[in-house]
Amino acid sequence: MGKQAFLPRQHNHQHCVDQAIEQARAICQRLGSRLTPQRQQVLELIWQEHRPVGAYDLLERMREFGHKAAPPTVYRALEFLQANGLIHRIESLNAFTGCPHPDHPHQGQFLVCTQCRRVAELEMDEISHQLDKAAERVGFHSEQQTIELSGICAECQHHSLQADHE
Amino acid sequence: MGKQAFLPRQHNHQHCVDQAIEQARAICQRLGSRLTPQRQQVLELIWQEHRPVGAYDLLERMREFGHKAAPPTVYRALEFLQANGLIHRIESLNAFTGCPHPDHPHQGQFLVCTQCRRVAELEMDEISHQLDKAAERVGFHSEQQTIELSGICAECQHHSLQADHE
DNA sequence: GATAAAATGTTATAATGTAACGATTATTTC
DNA sequence: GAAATAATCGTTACATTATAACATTTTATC
Repeated sequence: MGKQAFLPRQHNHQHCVDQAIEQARAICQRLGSRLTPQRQQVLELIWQEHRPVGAYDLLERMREFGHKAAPPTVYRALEFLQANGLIHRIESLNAFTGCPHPDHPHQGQFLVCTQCRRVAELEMDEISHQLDKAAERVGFHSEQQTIELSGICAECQHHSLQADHE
Repeated sequence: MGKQAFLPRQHNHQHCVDQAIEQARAICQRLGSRLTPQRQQVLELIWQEHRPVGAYDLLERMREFGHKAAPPTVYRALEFLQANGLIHRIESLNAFTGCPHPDHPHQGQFLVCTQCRRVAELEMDEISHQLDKAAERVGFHSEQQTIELSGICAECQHHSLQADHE
């Protein structure tokens, strides 16, 4: 979880997952909210991928792990994780992705590669503020921003073979 | 369709609809695409409201007008209207809204009032370019932006009674 | 340990969106 | 204008995403 927007395709991914869980634990402790085993599992499943995952994909994977879960189970966990700033919802995909810097409340901008389907999160407070200010100028008080750019990531531009989904 | 972001709640709304249809006709002529009666009806139904309308709402209204339409009918019309720049999809609402300046290709920013559910479209090319440039700096080539701010519009801030949905 | 609050299980259903294929209508070409 | 082609539309069925409602279990609090 370094400075790069998209991580290299090959990296120690278990490290990402572990670190995300570790951070989540700390954050929930601080917020006084409970990272139950189920919620943690959903977070782990989301972090297994550096790309957004749909609720029903998660559901299926939970079932593979023996949990005979129903949709509300997943949606409740997702709601909790979002409320605690641990994941983001990508509106243009109806899917969820792990937040790489959940330690502080923030408002990200998401780059969604249409080829490999990975997502990177930027945090450009300057742009975020500009948008809010522009809204205020027309009397609109902004409470939440949804900023998603879809396009082609650097690796896919270079490879430009067919999508290498793994 | 003036300079204001949100129009006053009371205004000659039929004028908006008529103007939108008139513009649509001109644009389709120029683009060589066919604004069939069905497509026009969907556009009109969308413009009846200054707030986003869901596909199934449109479907229901078409049925009220005697068209025994099925979902694909509406979705096809929506797809056409979007492709021709006449409407926008609001991702955070799964709904559609008329584009107030469809004469040129552009990339809008949407202000969505959570109280009255109206939407205003801004067109701040500067911010749009900044976002694209920031993405390019991390090697991402942006092709489409989704920018939606949800919050409270000026009128709702002032009235601040309960939501006045009509 | 009793009580209240939070989290989870369970069933059913709502809301949104698309695939596939045939029928019709418009456009082009001869 | 008739035949061929392309675009649009009708229709059925189904896929995907999300939530309501209520029962049960677990956890925290007193």
